[in-house]
Amino acid sequence: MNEPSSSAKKRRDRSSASRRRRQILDAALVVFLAEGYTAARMDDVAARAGVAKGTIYLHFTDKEALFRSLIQEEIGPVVAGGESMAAAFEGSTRDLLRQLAGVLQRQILETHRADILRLVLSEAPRFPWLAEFYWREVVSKGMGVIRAVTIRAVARGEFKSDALVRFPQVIVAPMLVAVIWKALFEPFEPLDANAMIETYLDLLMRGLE
Amino acid sequence: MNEPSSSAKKRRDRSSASRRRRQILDAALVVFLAEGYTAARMDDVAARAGVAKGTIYLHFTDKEALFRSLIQEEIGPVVAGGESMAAAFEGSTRDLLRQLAGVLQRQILETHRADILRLVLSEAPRFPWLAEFYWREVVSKGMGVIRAVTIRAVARGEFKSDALVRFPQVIVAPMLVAVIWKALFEPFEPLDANAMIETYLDLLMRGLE
Amino acid sequence: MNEPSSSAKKRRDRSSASRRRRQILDAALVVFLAEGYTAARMDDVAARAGVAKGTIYLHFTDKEALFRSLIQEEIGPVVAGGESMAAAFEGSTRDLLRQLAGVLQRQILETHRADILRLVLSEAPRFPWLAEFYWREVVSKGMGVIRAVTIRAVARGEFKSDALVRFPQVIVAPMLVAVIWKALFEPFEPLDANAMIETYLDLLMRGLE
Amino acid sequence: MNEPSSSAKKRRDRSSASRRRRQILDAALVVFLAEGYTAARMDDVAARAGVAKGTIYLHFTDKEALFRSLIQEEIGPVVAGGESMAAAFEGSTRDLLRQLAGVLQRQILETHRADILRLVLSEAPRFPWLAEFYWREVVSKGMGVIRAVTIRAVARGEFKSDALVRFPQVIVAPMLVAVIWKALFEPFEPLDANAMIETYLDLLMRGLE
DNA sequence: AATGAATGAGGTTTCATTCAT
DNA sequence: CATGAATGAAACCTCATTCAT
Repeated sequence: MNEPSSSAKKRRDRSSASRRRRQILDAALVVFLAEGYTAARMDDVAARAGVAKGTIYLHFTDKEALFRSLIQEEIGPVVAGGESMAAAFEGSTRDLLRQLAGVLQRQILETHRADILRLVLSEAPRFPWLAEFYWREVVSKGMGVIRAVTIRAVARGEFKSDALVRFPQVIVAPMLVAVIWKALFEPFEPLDANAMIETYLDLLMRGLE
Repeated sequence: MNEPSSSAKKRRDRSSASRRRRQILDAALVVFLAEGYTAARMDDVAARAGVAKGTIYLHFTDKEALFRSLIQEEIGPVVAGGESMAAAFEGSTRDLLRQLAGVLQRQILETHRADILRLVLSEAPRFPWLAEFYWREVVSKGMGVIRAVTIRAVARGEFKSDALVRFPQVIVAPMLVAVIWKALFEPFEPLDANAMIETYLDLLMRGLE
Repeated sequence: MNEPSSSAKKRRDRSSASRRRRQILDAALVVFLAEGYTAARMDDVAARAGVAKGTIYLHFTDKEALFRSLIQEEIGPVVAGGESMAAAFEGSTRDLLRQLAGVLQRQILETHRADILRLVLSEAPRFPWLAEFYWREVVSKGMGVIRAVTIRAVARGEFKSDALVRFPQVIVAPMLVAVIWKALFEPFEPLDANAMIETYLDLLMRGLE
Repeated sequence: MNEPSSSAKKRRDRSSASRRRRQILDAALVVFLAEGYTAARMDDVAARAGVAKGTIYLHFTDKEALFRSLIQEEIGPVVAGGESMAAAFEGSTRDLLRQLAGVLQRQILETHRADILRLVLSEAPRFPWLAEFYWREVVSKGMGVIRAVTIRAVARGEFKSDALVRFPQVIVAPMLVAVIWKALFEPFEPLDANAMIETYLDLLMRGLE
């Protein structure tokens, strides 16, 4: 048994393998975003990841599996964070919604996840599992949190209108606008997304209360 | 060489040619939407249009030219309509905005143009001219109308806040949400887009006035 | 309707299409024989057929479909010929078997079909349908004819031994040897296949009668 | 650097090395037979041999060298055995041929070597050295033995016909049939190879004498 | 010696585009 | 004008071989 200790080797292998995996996923996100799923070339993903073409296939079955992993592993626990924050929150609903919006901004607008969202918007029609997955993991949960919060606010008399109970989508609308604007129109007219969202929330609160 | 009278023939040809063109554009929209630009196959466009593959190339230089024509010819004069309506309008700004929203709903949500919008969202990163064109022809004009209307409303004292002057995007946010929701999540949870938009405008107005 | 008569066009198309098909099948047979199914490159088939790579796929779904067509369409009605000949034959069984052997020689040894047989021998382990198909279409029928003929010969008292009833394979054994010898060992020592087969039959008859 | 005594180590290494070699050759035979040379994957050979892919390359230069070794080392001394048996034999030629056939059955039909033969049949067109090697080591020697035996038998007046002198291939024909039948058609109709060969030899002898 | 992650040439297949009819 | 068979560049994926550990 004159080998390096097996555990050390395993650990190194593991970390090296997952580093490669990450390199490839990062590269894939960039390339898929720039080109779209179909036009993206595995060659380009490989080149950007700094690996050979074949290496990708050591980590992912095929192009679609790479895409799927990308989506599933990048979405992560944003919403869960929102759920527990809403449960634990002590102040006014107005403040809670502001906090939630802040979380979204930091967790989505300012990360990869905004890009993932755009990928989902673009590719969902071609991948039935994609819309389904995003609905299940993100959209339905997010809508649920907002509904719960606003139902409570109405019950407490904080909100006069039940608009957000019926249309929780309304809350995230400007977020969506911001994501798309940044991607398409920023070069023509920059947008201060944070300011827009804050302004929007102010209007909304005033309308609701 | 017994041909029909030349003028009759020309007329028939002209109309038959533009009918063909329209068939092809209609087919292309459907196929591009379902598959995305890259994955869409000219074969499928031809089949759906009921013409031979070669025929497409009698009307459009290549696949991208077909796409470009699709975008340019489908966008049409929605915004122009909005501009003149705003100029001519006599009532309150609240009513004007409602009217404009109604126009948008009828002219976009309930037509092809919602699909065009989704195509733009999906394909813009790959076609620099596309974002630029959409910005120039649609977005900047739309933002301009909203800004003009709200500036006037603020000047007249109808609106206390200048929020919409700084962020006219806010007005169209629910529209965007509706378009995307319909395309991706309708099977999971149907959305009454009209009701949502109306509710949204109500809230906003209350917040603004 | 100033077109060439539709039926003429159809006929030309049909014949041109099937000429292409034949070119490709002929080329495929040569390439598959020389390289084996897996090592054969579609590029080589195309080059030898004098068509572009893509053209093959207008006529055959994929490489395996090309192979399948090759097998199925080249095997044809040899055996059927044998069956009717055996039924109609008036002379001695000795003469009948000689005649049948002559047919085999001319229909197999001296045609493509010998090559097809070698393809079957080589590729059958990889393609379950292949052994099954060859068994059903060729081997079982051939064995059936030989059995029928020899059963009759035994009943008539022409043959004393029922060896061929139990092992009809014996009749075709030298055929198989000839096919393989020609393909592998001819350069080292030429073989007069016809003479061998005749000699073989003589020995056998003498042994049987 | 505390190593076991160098001689002990060498011996163990040697035997372990040749055990490895054998494992790999055995695995390669199975995989090459099932898939054919080209379609066989070194990965599969390694997996079946229970070694890592790289290990194969410690024992064989490349895939073809592995194949070559397989052929050369498995063919061994069957024919040589036949030669000496023929030289030493004291009885009738009829008995000698029977004995030889028995040896072939036991040494070929019932071992690996039948599989090797099928590999040769399948792969010879691609590997010029293969047909040449098999000719030199097996076929020409075998033909030589049969010729010598039958020339003697004719000279002694045991055989009236010189058929086997001119076509010694005839003797092995049913053997070949048996090998191929077992591989391809056994599932559809089982064949008692030994009985067939015995029956065949009986017929042949009667025809020859 | 042994390992197996990494490489990249090469194979199959697709599809935008052309052109003879 | 219209057709659709033909083309061939380019994409995905495999697998023999290498080499750092």
